[in-house]
Amino acid sequence: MARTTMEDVAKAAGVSRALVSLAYRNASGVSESTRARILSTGNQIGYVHNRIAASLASTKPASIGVFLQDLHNDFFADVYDGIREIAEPKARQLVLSVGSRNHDRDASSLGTLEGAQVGTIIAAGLRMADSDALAHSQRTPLIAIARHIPGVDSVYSDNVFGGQLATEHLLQLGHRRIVFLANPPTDGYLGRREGYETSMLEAGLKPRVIESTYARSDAAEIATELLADTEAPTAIFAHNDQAALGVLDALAARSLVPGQDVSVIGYDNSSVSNTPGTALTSIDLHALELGREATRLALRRFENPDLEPQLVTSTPSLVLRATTGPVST
Amino acid sequence: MARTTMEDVAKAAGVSRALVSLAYRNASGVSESTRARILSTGNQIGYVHNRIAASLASTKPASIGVFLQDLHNDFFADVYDGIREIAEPKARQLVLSVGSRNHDRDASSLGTLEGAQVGTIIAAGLRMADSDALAHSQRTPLIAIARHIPGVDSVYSDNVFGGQLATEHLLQLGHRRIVFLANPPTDGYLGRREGYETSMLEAGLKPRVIESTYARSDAAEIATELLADTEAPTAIFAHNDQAALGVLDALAARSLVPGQDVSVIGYDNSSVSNTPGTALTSIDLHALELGREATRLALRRFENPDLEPQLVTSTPSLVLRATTGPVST
DNA sequence: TTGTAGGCGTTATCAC
DNA sequence: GTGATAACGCCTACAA
Repeated sequence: MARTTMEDVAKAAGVSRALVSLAYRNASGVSESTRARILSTGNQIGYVHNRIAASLASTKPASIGVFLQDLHNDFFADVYDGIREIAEPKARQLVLSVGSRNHDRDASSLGTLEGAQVGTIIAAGLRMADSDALAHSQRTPLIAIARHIPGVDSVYSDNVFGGQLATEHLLQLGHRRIVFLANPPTDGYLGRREGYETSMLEAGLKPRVIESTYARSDAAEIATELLADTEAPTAIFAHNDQAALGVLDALAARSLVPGQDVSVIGYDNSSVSNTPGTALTSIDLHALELGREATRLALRRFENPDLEPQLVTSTPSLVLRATTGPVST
Repeated sequence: MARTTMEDVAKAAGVSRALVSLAYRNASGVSESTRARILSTGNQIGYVHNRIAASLASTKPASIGVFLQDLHNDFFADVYDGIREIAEPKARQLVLSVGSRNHDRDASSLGTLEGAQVGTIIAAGLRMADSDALAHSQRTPLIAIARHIPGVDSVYSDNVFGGQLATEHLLQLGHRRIVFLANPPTDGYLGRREGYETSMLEAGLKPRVIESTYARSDAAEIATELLADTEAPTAIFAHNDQAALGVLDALAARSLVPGQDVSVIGYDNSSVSNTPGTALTSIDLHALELGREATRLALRRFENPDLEPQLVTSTPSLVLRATTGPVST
């Protein structure tokens, strides 16, 4: 059976095909009553608006591409909620693309979105160099979330400040041997590390940075080694909540109590960090708001593609929970 | 500037447009060397294969639609991983659609996928009546995950068995006042409740079912009321992990220790349940495998659309953690 | 391998 | 509001 088309709807409703088209786009030029009639008869004969054909024929792209690094990280779910909240009322279709475990494939994820002819791409957690992202944005406008890419629309969260916030919180609790579990250096969130180092140096302490990944298990392994050390840290600052959970795993395995024996602070304030029993102290990125702002930027760029690169800055805040406490004597 | 098309690539590479088309679909009829040459020149002049146009022109749909109920629930992320694992090597593009907070909109989520002209839809966590899902599957083949819809391809997990598994675990620990925090009756996962009731009746006990939602906060509220009761339950079986977390929230607020003061068991064995400190006892649905099987069904249906409705059954298992323990005297 | 003709289901435009 | 026609960028089929 051939798919039912607008032609069929037009015949069934006794109107022209052009009118059906207008009705389904709820464009002006159709009276509300006939619009309703058309849609209902379309519904009856089982017609669904073919977005593929529509998108091909339309001169201007209508959809927004969304890249999310990882579906297992609640932070990105929050971001998505924020995006949807703004995009939906504007009838902008969202096309999703999810990152893979290995960084290199983020580029092909963006390629998928380009292939879907999205007008703009909102990218949360993109793991590629600034220069590559910039190159991509030349083809399809990009909007970076939680990161500032020069020349690219960015909804930035002040990572340096966040890094300082976390570090100074630990310093005030009396910690001196504070380790930073760093994110991979490719990902553009280097500010967190910078903030950590700045605060440590200002306090006259020597920073100790150990590189980790996004995998919780990797963080757990590293933490296990750290804790076995004679110079074991009294506090660990993880580059994100996922990694912090890994650290907590390691503590649990040694029956150490977070916040008492060792302090742990994460970054993102994702929902898991608020799990009862976990109660992870974290830096709140305000993910929802980041998503909203990015979408507002995207809409603005639809209207005016030649706008200067936009920059929105958001300031993270400290969320105190149970995993940080005074240094144990 | 007009988008670069296959025409441009053909000119630049000095070949015919038809050959470029074959090259990008990596179909046969192009030698490996010229294929490589075409792709590289295409890359140089900034061409991206327009999937929209391709999909419109192609007679057979190539993409798989994926509906995920909730990005905040890690279970669905696991399912997605399983889907991708199978779909990617087959070069099947995945089109995602995420459910909204209110159930009624699941239908329109499916509509979005149909509009994208997917050949098949894998739906995880669909909240609609069997009859509605069946009607939908008439238009675009549907594959239901973790649920059996008569007449629709289903990768089913034995919910009745899972419900019994959870209940009997609690019974063996000596619990008698066991409450089931039920899922909304519309969602097709009623087997969990049925299993609970069966096991309770077999043990000569009176089932006590209280209806809840998918929201963690709702579960927390209900649990708070329950615990204040004079006939407070000694164990609570929640219809999924999200709801179980809500129960744990309620316990934490009253400084009750899960597994000691009150036992709590969830359902899904999502990654959060494995969070250190949470350690939620749960029923494992084997999400990853569910996703894999669903995708295998989808591929099979692409090959043979007239297949009888397929049914794959998977058996859940109990994962013991810290939130269940012997009834306190 | 090439070239060409035809079509996929819409949108865009214009005269009516 | 109606028709009719020309795109949109690609796939399909076929003849060369």
